[in-house]
Amino acid sequence: MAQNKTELRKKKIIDTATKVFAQRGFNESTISEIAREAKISEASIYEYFLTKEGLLFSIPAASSHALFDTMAFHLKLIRGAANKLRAIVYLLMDSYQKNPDFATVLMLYLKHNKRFLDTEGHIAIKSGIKQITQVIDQGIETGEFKKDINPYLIRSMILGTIEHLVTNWVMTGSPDDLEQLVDPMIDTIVLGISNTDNLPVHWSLQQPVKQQGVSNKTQAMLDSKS
Amino acid sequence: MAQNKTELRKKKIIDTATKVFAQRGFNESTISEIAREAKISEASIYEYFLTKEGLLFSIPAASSHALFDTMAFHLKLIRGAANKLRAIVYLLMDSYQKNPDFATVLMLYLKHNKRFLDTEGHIAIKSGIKQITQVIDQGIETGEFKKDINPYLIRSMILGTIEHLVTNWVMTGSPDDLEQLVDPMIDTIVLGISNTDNLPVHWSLQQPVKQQGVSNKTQAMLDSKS
Amino acid sequence: MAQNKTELRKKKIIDTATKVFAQRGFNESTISEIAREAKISEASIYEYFLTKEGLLFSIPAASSHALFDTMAFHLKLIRGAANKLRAIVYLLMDSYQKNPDFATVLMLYLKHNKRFLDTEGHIAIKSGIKQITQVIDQGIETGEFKKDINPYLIRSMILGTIEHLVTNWVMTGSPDDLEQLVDPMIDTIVLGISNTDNLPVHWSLQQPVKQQGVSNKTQAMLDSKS
Amino acid sequence: MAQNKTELRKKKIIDTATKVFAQRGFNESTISEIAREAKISEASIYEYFLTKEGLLFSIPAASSHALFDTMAFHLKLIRGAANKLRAIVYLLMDSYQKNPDFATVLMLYLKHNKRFLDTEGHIAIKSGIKQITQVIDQGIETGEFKKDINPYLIRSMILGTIEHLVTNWVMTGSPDDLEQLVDPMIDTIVLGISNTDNLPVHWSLQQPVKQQGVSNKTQAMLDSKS
DNA sequence: AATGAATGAGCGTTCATTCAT
DNA sequence: CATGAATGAACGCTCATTCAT
Repeated sequence: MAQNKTELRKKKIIDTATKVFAQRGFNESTISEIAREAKISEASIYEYFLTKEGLLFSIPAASSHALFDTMAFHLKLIRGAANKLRAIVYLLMDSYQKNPDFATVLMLYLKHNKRFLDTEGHIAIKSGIKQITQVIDQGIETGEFKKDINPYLIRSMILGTIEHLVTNWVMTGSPDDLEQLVDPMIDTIVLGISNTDNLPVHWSLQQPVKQQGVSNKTQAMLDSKS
Repeated sequence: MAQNKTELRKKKIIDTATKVFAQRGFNESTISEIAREAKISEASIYEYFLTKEGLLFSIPAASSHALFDTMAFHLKLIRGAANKLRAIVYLLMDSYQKNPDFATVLMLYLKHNKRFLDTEGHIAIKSGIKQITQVIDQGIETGEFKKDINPYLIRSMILGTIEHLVTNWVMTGSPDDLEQLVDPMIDTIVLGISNTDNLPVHWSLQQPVKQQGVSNKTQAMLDSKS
Repeated sequence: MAQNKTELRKKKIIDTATKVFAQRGFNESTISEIAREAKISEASIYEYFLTKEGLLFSIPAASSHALFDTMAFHLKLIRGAANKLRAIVYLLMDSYQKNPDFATVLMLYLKHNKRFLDTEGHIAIKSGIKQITQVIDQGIETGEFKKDINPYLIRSMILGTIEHLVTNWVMTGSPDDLEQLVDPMIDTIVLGISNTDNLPVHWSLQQPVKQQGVSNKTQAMLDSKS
Repeated sequence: MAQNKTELRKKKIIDTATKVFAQRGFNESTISEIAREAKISEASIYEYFLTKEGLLFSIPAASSHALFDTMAFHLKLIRGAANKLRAIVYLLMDSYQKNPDFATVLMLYLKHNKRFLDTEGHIAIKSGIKQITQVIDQGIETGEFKKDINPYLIRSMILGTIEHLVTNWVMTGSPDDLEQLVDPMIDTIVLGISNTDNLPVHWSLQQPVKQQGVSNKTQAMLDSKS
């Protein structure tokens, strides 16, 4: 939190770059434009970042760490794999919705870039994503989820749905509200993977219908978030 | 099928561009390189396409039409919304897996490009995607799917999962086989959205577990594809 | 006058090129645009003209010959060097005013082009200009003009003034009427070069003031023009 | 006079461009050639000028201001509209003769370019030209010139003659000496527009014949020029 | 004679990046 | 540290011109 002048300048550059990349597109943005908006010289940007693409790749590092730390913190407080998945998706969606420029950069210019794969920023994201897999694995272990599901597939379904929705949102502006899709999405997947052997039928099949109640619960789980 | 010399040259350019864009990346590719590989002059490329980006946007038009026509044809032969969804996803995955360069261009350079939205190629894709929504709507109408599901969300889950899996595949090479994920994915979603009121419980909950059988059936449905 | 099909096509190209060059500027015009407007293929233009610049240089040939023939014809009918100069300038101005596109091409793209100097079109113009020098020389010989004037300078004054006025006209549209400047211009020059020894003072100094009369006379001289 | 490094580089570019444009022609010149001759990178040229044509249009700005300031200075020292006109023409001719490359660029590539009309460089020239009109107007007011002359026409005659002579000179090299044409030219025009009512006949008609003396006087008037 | 199709050759312009101060 | 100034290295695109039919 306490940041010296250098860190503040670096943050200023990253924030400005996020905004400019999101508005103009990465290739259409110029270092000159970022420098102008950040009121910092072009040369100074190269004091902090080696290349323009390096600057792009630096964008997720800071915020991702914070997000995934928050995520890890919340997951400890929640019981049940399904509920944890719900929290994860909610946190991600909430984060994207509150940082549309960041979401734009992430969805349009970072994912889909092969060179980003080897990056510190991507490693941070991967470690965050790992939490999803862990929750799914836990769900299987505890018998909450079926034994024969493919955790990689389920994780891909969750991430893919999020990415598709958020990408659509940053590109076209619709739907207005991403978060209201969280519960039906999680309900559908959880219903599809839940173990029916040790669950009362009425829960797995009917509970999700009462979406409003679930949504309130979701909200409650996250109210402690800063 | 019968194409005159001009059409053949155009196709040659598009095919070469697809390959080059996929291998090098769109921005890293040069018209000069495409011209060299296609053994056509740079100027000739501009006879057929207005700009480099215009060439990129022209890539999906032809093949997408063919794919979605095939899709529409098959859907007529299949009964049941769930089976139709399975066929759609299988066809898409199969198409991507058989055309990795096209899949790469589509996933990495076309989707996520705002300017592509207004393009003829994108309109073709949208009309194809509409078939997914129609199938979901039909499933709801016939009572096969629950009444309170959000078709837009379900479609987004299907497309998002596909996009995520294919993107991962073109970027990292894994998983080797995309098609083996089709059935578990569809099973999970179908299970999550199926109407339990008018379906024997044993079908909706247990049938999907026998993945191999379903997969064979799926394969059988598509064996007639040219 | 009687022209075969080939000559008609050639004329069509020249006329179209004159229009396009005048409207767009020579460098900004393309052979493609001329071909489109003339409804003739680009390749055909190269059947008639070796290069784009060759086409430009061909523009004055035809019309200049006609103009200077008309000029020579009229000069035979007119007595007095001053009157002949007046007729020459009037004919030129009249020709430019009636063919603004040709005037534009001549003033903006032909004069001032060094390569035009060696051209048949320029030779035609030079032979026409020679008539001005001849008239001035005659005026000196007959004692109508002073002996110590520099014919080259006087010719340059006449041509320079015309060029300046016409250039301004084609570039800015003003003045509306070029011809009304002919008489005052000629009067000024003639007054400046007339021999005062053998002319009654009242003529050289006061006659020109009655511009209207002179103008009528000028008009009368030219009424025979087709 | 005191110029920092940036101004010196800019001047270097303009001077080199003037030379290259004059020698090769504007369209035939390349930025690359100018950069090579000026020993400056191509990119640096674009630091100072937005486009190649912008560089062309920047050429007259500096030198024109200097010339027209000098002109205004001298005009204050000279009595009589005729003498002032003589000084103006002499200064212009002198300037062109001493800067043949600049004269070439001005005559062949700037005048006759419609886009130059809206340029700062053209505005500078227009304000300089206005001095000619003012002198003519003064001559009319003081009774030195006739009341019924058209100042716009007289100005056009002066400018047109200069332009024609200088254009011929830069294109063909002849005549060698432009300045010796100044006096006969001015004499002719002045004689053509002078008011004969209040001038002794011997002055207006015979004085100009002694060209050498006038020329010396003209020279004397201008000897103070820096 | 006429042209649709193809291209060679070139050029202005951009911008990420570096360096001297 | 910070930056103004400078540039190397490309590349998309245009268009006059040619050629096969």
